[in-house]
Amino acid sequence: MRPTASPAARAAKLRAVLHHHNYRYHVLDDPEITDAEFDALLRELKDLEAEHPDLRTPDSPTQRVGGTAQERFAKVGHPVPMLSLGNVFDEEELRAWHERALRLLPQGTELSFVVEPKIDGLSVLLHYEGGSFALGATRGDGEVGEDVTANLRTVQTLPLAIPAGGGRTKAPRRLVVRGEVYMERDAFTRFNEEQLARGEKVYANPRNFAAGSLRQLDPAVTATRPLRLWAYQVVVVDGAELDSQWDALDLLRRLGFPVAGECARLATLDEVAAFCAAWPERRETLPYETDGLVVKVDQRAYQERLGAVGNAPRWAVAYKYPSTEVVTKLNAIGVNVGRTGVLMPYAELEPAQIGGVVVRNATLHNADYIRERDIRIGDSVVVKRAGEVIPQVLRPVPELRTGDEQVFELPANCPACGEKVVRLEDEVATYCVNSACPAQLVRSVEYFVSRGAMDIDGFGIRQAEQFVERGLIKDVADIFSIAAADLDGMPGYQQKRIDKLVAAISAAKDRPVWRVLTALGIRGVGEVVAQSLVAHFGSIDALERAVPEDFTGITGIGPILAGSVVEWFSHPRNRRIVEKLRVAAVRMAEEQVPEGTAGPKPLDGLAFVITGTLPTCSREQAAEMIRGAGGKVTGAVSAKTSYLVAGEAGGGKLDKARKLSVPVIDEAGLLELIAAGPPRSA
DNA sequence: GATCCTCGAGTTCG
DNA sequence: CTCGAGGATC
Repeated sequence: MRPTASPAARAAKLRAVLHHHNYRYHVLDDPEITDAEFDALLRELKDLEAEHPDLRTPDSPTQRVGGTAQERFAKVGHPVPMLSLGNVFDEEELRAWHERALRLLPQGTELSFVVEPKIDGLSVLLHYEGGSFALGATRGDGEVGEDVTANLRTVQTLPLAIPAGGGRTKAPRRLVVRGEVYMERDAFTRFNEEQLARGEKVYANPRNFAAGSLRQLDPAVTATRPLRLWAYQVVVVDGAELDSQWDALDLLRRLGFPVAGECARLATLDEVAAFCAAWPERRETLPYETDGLVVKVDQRAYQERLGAVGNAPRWAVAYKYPSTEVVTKLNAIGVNVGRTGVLMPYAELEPAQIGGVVVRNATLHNADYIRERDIRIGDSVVVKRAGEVIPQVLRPVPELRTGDEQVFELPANCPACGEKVVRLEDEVATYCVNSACPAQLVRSVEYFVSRGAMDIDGFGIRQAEQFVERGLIKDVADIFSIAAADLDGMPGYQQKRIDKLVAAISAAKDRPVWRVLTALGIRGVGEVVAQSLVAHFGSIDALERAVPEDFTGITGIGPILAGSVVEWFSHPRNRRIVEKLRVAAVRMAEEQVPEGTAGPKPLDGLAFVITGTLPTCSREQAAEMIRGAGGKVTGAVSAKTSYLVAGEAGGGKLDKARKLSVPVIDEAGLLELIAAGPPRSA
């Protein structure tokens, strides 16, 4: 994000915002933004202060560890400040951290490392006197925390007396351990479901839940919460010499503390980097949430020499994974016109890295979407690209507003043709109703030639734009009158390419009728509906003559769809298109009448879904084979699906098919089915 | 009239 | 992939 304000103003703004969210998070346990968003803002401030050291103030959020201690619990001073960690986000930054550390140590020093999962929970400090649990405190602001001893006693995995669990190591006279209180994902989900059933407050995530549970004033309530503990650091110990972090973890284990099994001791930074690279897969398999890894210098002697800078130790660093949510600037809102004439606002974003790709645009769907979220032009916005691919603008960060933001309004006129737009009552969308709108024409042409419709090779949005602009295409039927001579001399079109395109267009005249019907772009008529219409009417001519009553009894076609079809054919402009297609010798009728003499087909009445990559043919070819044999091909697995045809790397559809016990077959199984027909089931 | 299911339409980047 | 509208079903 490139702030446009002066660095000083920006830093002040960031400080104020961060203070606010710090309080929400630490004191109220009710954050308004995610950790990733918070981290991003904090990072921006850190970078800014690094660039302009004079902007660093003593009260900057970068200069302290965390929130304020709450009044209602007794305050506890920590024996040593509970520090927080610096972050790195990729291997390069990890190596930079390593090199900085090496520069502070004698030439030739070789560091080894301990890597631990960074658990998303609540940091606590546990004091043991003479082998028994004496005091437990939250981190608070790093210097002073809250006494939550009574609540911590209810945590089942926390040893109240050490050694616990049959450990034979003698307990030190005094021991102070740092650990993380957390909650397993499953327990969290289960608890929230119960809360919902009781009509009580649900928690946003396991971390909030752990925090909220630990700060119950009544320990009896905490006792009902399935909290757990990982111990990961020895802060103070009497009578034991610990040479390394690994030894410390070993001591904790021997004393009966739970220590995460994923902790590893690694001899080189290369191994650390490899461990970090492999972690994203592994973290999925863990029963608890992690937001990264903690990389620590193993040798205690080097830890001491490295010391701390500000509030972060130099001997440890958090390796965090690139967030799937980032805050970036919404520079402008553009408006597209869709095939159906819908005006679609989209966000022009300050380019931002999200999950490995640079995102520049994101759809904003419609005016309601923008209004409900109060998204304004110039806002800092939260953009997500979760597990999916499509970026989404989630919400603005109103605290970062400068006052120059503009409320967005859809234009009253179509951005493409300038005609007045219409917003129908109780409809979300706003339409450009000009049937001659060039933007709609381009989109209609694009849809006509697309894979799901006429499937014309070498014809895409670029061609649609060019041909409409040159006046070659005034309606979709004109596609078939494009001749080689029209393309001659167009930049980028050599003879070979022209021949190919003209041949592809000509070949499309022989497409099955349902594709022609789909290509017309009648509202509500896609592949499946078009096929069922063709099966019933046999030809586009018959459909053109149909009245609403003719549609009754066709499964899947109700009054609305029937109305939509009849309405489409009632426009003279559309009838002209159909006539032009007929003149161009585009197929307008099924080869044989469907209820003809042809014998029953092997796949009659069966519904198929295709997923993944098939070994010898494309998905489209497989779909064609199925249709040829009388079967239906749909997009989503449901209870009505007869077979799922799965190739290499099938994803969610496979899971769903298993759940619904839909039989799964491969390409060979499909061929067999077509040859032999379905097995007669009892 | 309510509920469940299915299909269509639109979605970004490399 | 997700959302919402339309259709089927009870």
